[in-house]
Order: sequence, then structure tokens, then C-alpha cells
Amino acid sequence: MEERVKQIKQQLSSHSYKLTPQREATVRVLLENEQDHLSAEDVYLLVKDKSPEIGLATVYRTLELLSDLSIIHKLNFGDGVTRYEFRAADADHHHHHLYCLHCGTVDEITDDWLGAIEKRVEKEFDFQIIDHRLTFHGICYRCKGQVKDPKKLVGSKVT
Amino acid sequence: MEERVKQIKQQLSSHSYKLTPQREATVRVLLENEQDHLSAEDVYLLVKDKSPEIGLATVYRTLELLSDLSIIHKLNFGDGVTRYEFRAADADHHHHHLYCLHCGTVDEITDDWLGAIEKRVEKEFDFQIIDHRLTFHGICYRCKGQVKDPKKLVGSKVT
DNA sequence: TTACAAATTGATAATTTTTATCATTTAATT
DNA sequence: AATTAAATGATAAAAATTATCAATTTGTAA
Ligand SMILES: [Zn+2]
Ligand SMILES: [Zn+2]
Ligand SMILES: [Zn+2]
Ligand SMILES: [Zn+2]
Repeated sequence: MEERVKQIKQQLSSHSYKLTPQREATVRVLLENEQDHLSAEDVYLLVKDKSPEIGLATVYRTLELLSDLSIIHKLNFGDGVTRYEFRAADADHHHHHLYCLHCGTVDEITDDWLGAIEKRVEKEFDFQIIDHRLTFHGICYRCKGQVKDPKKLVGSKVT
Repeated sequence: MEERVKQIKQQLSSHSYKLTPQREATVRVLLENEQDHLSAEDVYLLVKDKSPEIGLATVYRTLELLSDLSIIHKLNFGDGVTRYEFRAADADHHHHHLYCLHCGTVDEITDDWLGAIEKRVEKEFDFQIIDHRLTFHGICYRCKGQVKDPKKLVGSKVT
């Protein structure tokens, strides 16, 4: 934790940005909820618990800054808000998501399974891949059996 | 074209919805721009050219309806608006997208390359896949060579 | 056809999320 | 300490989407 914060501090300062108390509070909330996919509002409320003086605009600015520096990732699961999560410190590419259409849970595939497909894309489309997003929409193991007609669930809920 | 419209009319009526003139105009715009990924505003402006009396709310309602019935797909490339495109009439699953971080163009991989990965997901995660979204972010063949430091492009532009 | 009920529409208000503005505060530098 | 730049908080503004509601259209039944 302290190690991660220190590392982020260095990433910021290497681009001439400071790790202000507000930014640090935001970073810590993201680290403490690393397995979640928090919206800006989520982060704001969690930060406010500890540092009630922080403003929403600062949280938005911090998330944008961390995203610009590729310290965190922006995600969108079609529920109207942008969500954020840490990038794996080492991973070049992004893990994958399993989005349950019944309960809304987002599980993760932490490995990158797209290596072979990416090679094909680069070759067949002459497309230089920098990043990717892969999300499966369906029914998670928890909700198995609770859904009569899963096909019905697809549609407006998903982008 | 007429065939597709007729087919959609049947899909609607099988769920007790009517293909009103406004809905038909919207469907035709989507069909005429099938290779694009239009936003609601895009669709609205195009429909308005032919049927100036249509209201924006009706376009939103129609897109939502078509999406609910899985006649069209909602997409999100992180530019703040939801985009729409027809589902391949036959395809069970969705094609993939190549989003150029330099020029914003969206190209398509029309085949589904995820078959093997989906089998793995279903087995290893006990997750029943209904649909998926796969987008690669990078530099398209048109922009090749025009970008000095492609890694810099990743970040805030993308969800 | 006429009468009636339900579905749909258009105009617009309201909501939601995100960004912009700007005066003030904080931090770094001379 | 004085000077400059960076960052913040409050809040206005923008942008996209959804909700409301009176009016219109459509389908059905007498
Ligand atoms: Zn579930
Ligand atoms: Zn994740
Ligand atoms: Zn390009
Ligand atoms: Zn497409």
C-alpha cells in the first residue's frame, strides 16, 4: 500500500505533478477498493468520509489525471457512468470483465487471453494495438438457475 | 432494404409494437448507414432531413425499443455518447471493433474470433455468455507513421 | 362509420453526469 | 518576504438522456 502510494507519487512527479493531500486521499480510496470498479461519485463519497473538505471537481480532475498517466483505467459497462480501476502495475494490457446481466456484478479474468487474436489483428488489419477492452455479458455462477430466459436480458442494459 | 424493413416490422409486431412512420424513418436511417456507428443525435439529424416533424425524444425511444428487442446494438467508445448499429441478422454474437486513437475511425472485424475464449470462460468461470464486446484501441493503417509516441495516446480518451 | 381505449408522439421540463470558470489557497522559487 | 505557478472548492454551465403530459394517431368493437 505505502509502496504503491510512493510509486504513484513518483509517477506524478516525473510529469511535474504533485501528490497533494487530495490526490493522495483519492489514490488511497482507489487502492483500498482495488477489486471494485468505482464511479467518480463512488470515489467522491468514499474520500469525503475521510477528508470531508474535498470537492467533487477535484476528484474528477484527479481521476482524469491518473487516467491520462495510465495509472488507472476508465471503464464503461453501460450504466451511464464511467468507472475506474487501477492498471496492473506491470501488465501492458488490460484484464477482461465478466458482467452479470442479472445481478450487475463484475468479475475479472486477470490474465490477458487475447495474445493470439491481437497478433491476427495486427497482421490482417495492419492495426497497431495499444490497448483493448473485452467484456462478456451473461449470467454469473451466483445467478445460475435464477434466470428463466437469459436471452431476454440482453438489450438496453448493455453498451 | 425493403426486405429488412419488413422483417423488422414483423419483429416489432410480434411484440405488439407498431412500425409507425417515425419508427420506420429511424430504422431506414440506421439501415442506410449500417457501416457507421451513429449516436442518437446523428440519427435524429438524419431522420429530420426527411421527416422534419420528428421529435428527439421519439428517436431516443425508438433506439431504446430496437435495442430492447436486440434489433440494434448499443456501443460506447468513450466519447460521451452511446452509439448504435444493427445486429447482423443471423449472428448470435457481435463483431469486434478497431478504434483508432488518432483519427477516431471505427473499423470492424466482422467475424467472431472469440469462440475458443468463450468456451474457456464458460468452463473456467461457470459464466453463461450471452453477448460480448471487444474493442481494440490503437493506430489504424491510415494513420500509421503519423504518430510519434502512440503510448501517449492511451488514457483519458478511452473507456 | 362512430365511439372508445390504448399506444405513440412532440414539446419541453427535469435529471444526471461531466466539464468549465474563477476567486482563493497552497506550494515552490527567488 | 515577495513572486509565480499549481491546485483547489464552489458553483455555473454544458451535454446527454429520461420523464412528463397534453394532443394525436391507431386499432378495435359496437
Ligand atoms: Zn450474477
Ligand atoms: Zn476490472
Ligand atoms: Zn486512424
Ligand atoms: Zn460495429
